[in-house]
Amino acid sequence: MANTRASYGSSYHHGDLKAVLMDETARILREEGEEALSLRRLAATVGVSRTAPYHHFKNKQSLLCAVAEEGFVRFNQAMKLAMRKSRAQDDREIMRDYARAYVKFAVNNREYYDLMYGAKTWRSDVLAKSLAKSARATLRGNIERLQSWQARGGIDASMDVPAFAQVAWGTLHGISRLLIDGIYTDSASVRRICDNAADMLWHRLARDR
Amino acid sequence: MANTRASYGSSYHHGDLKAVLMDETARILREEGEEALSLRRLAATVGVSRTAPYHHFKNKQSLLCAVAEEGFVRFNQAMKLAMRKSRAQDDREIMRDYARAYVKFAVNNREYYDLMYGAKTWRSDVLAKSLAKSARATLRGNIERLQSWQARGGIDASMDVPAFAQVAWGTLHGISRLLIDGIYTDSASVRRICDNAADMLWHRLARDR
DNA sequence: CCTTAAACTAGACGATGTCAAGATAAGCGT
DNA sequence: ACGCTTATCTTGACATCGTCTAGTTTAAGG
Repeated sequence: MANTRASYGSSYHHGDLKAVLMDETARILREEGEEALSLRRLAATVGVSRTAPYHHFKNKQSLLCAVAEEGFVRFNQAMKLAMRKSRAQDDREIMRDYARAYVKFAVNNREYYDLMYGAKTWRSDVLAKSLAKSARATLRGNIERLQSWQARGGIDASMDVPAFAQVAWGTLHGISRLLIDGIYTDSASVRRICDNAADMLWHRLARDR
Repeated sequence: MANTRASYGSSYHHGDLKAVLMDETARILREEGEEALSLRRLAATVGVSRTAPYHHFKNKQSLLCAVAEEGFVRFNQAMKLAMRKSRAQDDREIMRDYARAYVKFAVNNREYYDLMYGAKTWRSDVLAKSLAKSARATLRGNIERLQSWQARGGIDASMDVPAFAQVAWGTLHGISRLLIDGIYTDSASVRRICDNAADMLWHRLARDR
C-alpha cells in the first residue's frame, strides 16, 4: 500500500509505475491468487487508469513474464545466501541444506515460483528468450558444479551427471509443486520430506564411491 | 467432431451432452491450450446454446473438476495396464516400468494431467472431496503396497515408507511437469531420465538390504 | 393424456483484455 | 526562456467472457 500513487503525489506522471505494478502484481498473486489478478483492478489499486500499464508492458503476459524474471533473481539470491549461511560439514549435509532452501523458497514465494515455472510463462514467446536464459543458466550452473566435482573424483566417473541433475531438479520441483498446490495430505513434515529427498540424491551420487 | 449435435439429430434434447462436453473440453485443452477454452465456444462447437452446460455443471470449475476426475480414472487404468503388461523380472525393472508408465501418461495426456494436479482444481472446493478421494486413494495404495512389501522383509524395517512414497511421487511428478511445461532443455531422452530416477528410487529402497 | 420435471434457449449484466485517439508534462536543444 | 519531441497517462470503445433470470420445449410417468 505504501507504493500507491498517493505516496508519489498526485502528479500526472507516476514516476515509478513499472516497479510498483510488478510489486503489486506479486502481492495480489500471493494474497488473492491468480484468478483475482486483472489489469484493471491492478491499475485501480495502484491509482492509475486501466491502460496505463500498457505503456510499460506489451500485455498482461508480458507483465507476468517480467515478474517471473524478478522471481529468478530472488531465487538466485536466496539460494546463494542460504548456501553461504550453511554450516554443513559434509556433502550430505550440503545436499540437505540445498534441498531445504529450494523447497523453502518455492513455498514461501509461491507467487513467484508459480510464474517462474508456469506453463503459460514458458509457452508465451514474449520474454521466453531472456527468461529461458535465466532458468537454464541455473540448471547449467548446477551441472557444471557437479561435473567439476566429478572431475575432482568426488563422484564416480561413470555417473551420467546431466541426467542426474535433471532428476534432482525434478525431485525438488515436484515436491515443491505438490506442497504449493496443497496436494500432499500431510504437509506438516516438510523438513522430513526434504531430508529424505536430499539423502536419496546424495546416496545416488555417493553410491559408487 | 463426431460428437456434435448433428450426429445425434437436431433434437431439442441433446441426449448425451454431459459426456460430449467433457470430451470436447479435453480436446480443446489438448489441441489449443487452457486459454482457448471458454464455455461459450465450447457450447457453440458442440452445437448447443451458451447456457446449456449449466444444466450439467454448476460452473466452469465444476466441468474442469469432472474432467480431472475422468483423468484419474484413465490414469489408474493406464497404470494398471502398464504394470500388467510389464515383463519386469526384478524389483528394479518394476520400478523402471512404473516410472516410465507414469511419465508417459502425464506427457501423452497432459490435458488431463494438468487438471488432475492443477492448483485451481485443488483450491476450488466444488468437487474437491470426490477428487481428493481419487488422488489420495492412489497415493495410499502405493504406500500400503510398499508397507506390505516392507512387512515381508523386502524393505528395511527402519525405512520411513510414507516419506519415501511422498518423495517418489514428487520425483515423478516433477519430471512430468518439467517435461509437459517444456522447461527441460533436452527432453529427447525421456527414457534416460526416467530410468535414472527409477534407479535412484530403487537404490534408496534396496540400500540397507 | 395430462402433468411434472428435466433439458434447453434467449436476454441481460458486469467484468475483462486491449486497441485507437487524444491529453499532459518532463526534458532537451537552442 | 521557449518551443519541440517524446514518454507517459487518460478516455472511449469493442469483442469476449462467466453466469444469473425467466421463459420454452420435450421426455417420461401415473
